[in-house]
Amino acid sequence: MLTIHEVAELAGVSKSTVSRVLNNNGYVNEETRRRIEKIIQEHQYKPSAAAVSLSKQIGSTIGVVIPEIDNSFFGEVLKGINEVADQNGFSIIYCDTQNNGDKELKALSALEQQRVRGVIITPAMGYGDRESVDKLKNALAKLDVPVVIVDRDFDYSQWDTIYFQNYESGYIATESMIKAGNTKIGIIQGDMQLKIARERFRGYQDAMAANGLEIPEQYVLKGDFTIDTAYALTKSMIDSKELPEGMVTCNNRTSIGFIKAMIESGITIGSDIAVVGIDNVPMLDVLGFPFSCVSRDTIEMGRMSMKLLMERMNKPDVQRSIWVAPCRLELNGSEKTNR
Amino acid sequence: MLTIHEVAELAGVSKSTVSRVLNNNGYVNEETRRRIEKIIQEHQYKPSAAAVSLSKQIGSTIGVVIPEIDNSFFGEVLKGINEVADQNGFSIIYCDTQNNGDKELKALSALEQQRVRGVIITPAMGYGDRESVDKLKNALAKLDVPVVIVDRDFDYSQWDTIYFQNYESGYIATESMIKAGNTKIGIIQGDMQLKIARERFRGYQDAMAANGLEIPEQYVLKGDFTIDTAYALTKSMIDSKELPEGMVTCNNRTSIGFIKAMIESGITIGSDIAVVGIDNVPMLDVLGFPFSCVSRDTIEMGRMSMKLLMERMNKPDVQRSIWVAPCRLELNGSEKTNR
DNA sequence: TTGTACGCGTTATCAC
DNA sequence: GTGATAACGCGTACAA
Repeated sequence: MLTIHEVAELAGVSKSTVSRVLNNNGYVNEETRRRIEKIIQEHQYKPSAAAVSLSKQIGSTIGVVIPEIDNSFFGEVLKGINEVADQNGFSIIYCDTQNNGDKELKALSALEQQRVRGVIITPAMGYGDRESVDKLKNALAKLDVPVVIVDRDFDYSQWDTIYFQNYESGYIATESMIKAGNTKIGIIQGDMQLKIARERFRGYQDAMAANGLEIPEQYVLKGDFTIDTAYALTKSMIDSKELPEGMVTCNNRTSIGFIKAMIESGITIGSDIAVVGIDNVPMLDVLGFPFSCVSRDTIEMGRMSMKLLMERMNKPDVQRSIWVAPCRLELNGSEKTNR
Repeated sequence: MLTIHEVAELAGVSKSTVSRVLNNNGYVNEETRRRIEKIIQEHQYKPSAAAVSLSKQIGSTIGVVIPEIDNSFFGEVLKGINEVADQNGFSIIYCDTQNNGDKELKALSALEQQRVRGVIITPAMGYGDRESVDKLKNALAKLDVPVVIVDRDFDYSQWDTIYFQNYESGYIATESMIKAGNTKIGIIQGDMQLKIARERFRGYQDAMAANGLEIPEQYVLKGDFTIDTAYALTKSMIDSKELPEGMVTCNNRTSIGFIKAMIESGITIGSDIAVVGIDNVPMLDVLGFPFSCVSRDTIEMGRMSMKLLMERMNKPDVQRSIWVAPCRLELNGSEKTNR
């Protein structure tokens, strides 16, 4: 791997001149420019990113911190981020936190060492207690670079944020089942320590109230956004022999756990019981399985988060901006019952 | 963000001394060491990765090049890579090629600029023609760092490779349906320009032959590893009114397309027709949908690829090593028919 | 046990 | 138009 100095020697000029053609600034004779460009071409010379960022005092990598890449939601977000980053010459340093707060802090520390230009992060779960939240906030603040929070907002945050119409999605999901003729509607909550879970639940509550319906307390199940918990809760609801007419499931994992339990028990969704989930579950519509949901364009969320980050890098001082991704009701039959 | 020099000033020593405690080499007085460590602690000082790698002439990042991160297979591989990389202080620069050869070459060029320490790559598809393959090979060779090829091998490759028991998986999938009593067994091939597709097909052929069965040519469908093609092929097979007893589907996408078509047409898998896929399809067993397959431990494949890469970094000159991930037959009922 | 001086590959500020 | 030269933040012989 040759250096700018060697390129200069080959061209019979000094490295300053090579640097000029490289960065396309300053005057340089048309002929010598061509000579240098030819050599660069032939040897496929590429300036060392490390040296450039050291000299320029500014890098070209960003950090992306994600809790679980094997969740298709985050896979799609990452895809969107990658698309825009690519177009703009940024490299992505990827960190998986496995939903673990400690790993998250370590990841941020690593990104700090890498002197990334900005960070896109979906905070790990379990930031219920004030102390953990503060640790994360401090770590982010200490980075001293633009940060975009994706999907999971926390209160009193200072950073650009991109999230979903959480309240609305809870409301719409509930409402769609009411319109389909159901009245006894329950919900499997998400982790209520997270704001997104509380917002979705509030949407559910308001939709019920707006339609003059009572909330059946025994069908308000305390989930945590995982498959296993949703499965267990649904199972024991089934065991109690008394089912609601419909249920709202608060994210894709929850929907999966719920559906699994129902199928196992031979209860037909869209007939014996209705369900409308928040988040799409890609495999289901591929299989033609009836599943209505409130979905969002995740890839676009990824693209948008990278765009936000870049805007912030350009204008560090403008007010915090929040982008709320619209939700979209997709009815596929599971919002109904035949009872 | 302070520099080593400032840390040194605060401690009243020279930067060499700070460097010594940082890297834990050379003698340094116990007391001054403590003093320096305290300051490092207090200010959360972290050496700049760029400066370190420039000075040491060796970096601590690796590149991971993946064709489609929203395919759960690659999500899991990345998870495994991340796990091991994390434990060993490597940062991951992530590149998505979207199965596009040009983007792949650009990604490699970016990684070259980043002076990554090594590359783990699953080549994009479509490398059928000799020319494209050579371009990729040249790009990899020019990187001049350790490379590990994951999942998609090509002939006459010189790099460490991790792949799947492709031949065996085709054989076992076919055999399991024969054992279940089926004789007229077809297959939806993968992209036959890829070695993995050819190997899997060869396994199918041999299993049929070993059991004295003829290959029903009309049920050898020319797929390409995508959902859409598999779906279309299956549809037109259904339209022809004559179904085989069983089908082998050559990867997860193919299985999905096949299943979708079958469900749409009201044909019950595991009863009207048998199928055994190569690759697991996570959502299916969660839903309790009968689907037998030959699966592999993808996360482990990820871990292993990172381990191979590290070994190669330590011993550049030992012979090329190939790790073949074992396959595992998982029978869930879809290998049978009731006809 | 510690400090000085140089080099890593690049950009940028000056002179020329 | 071009070329020295000094940074950038760090590691490391070598000298003290």
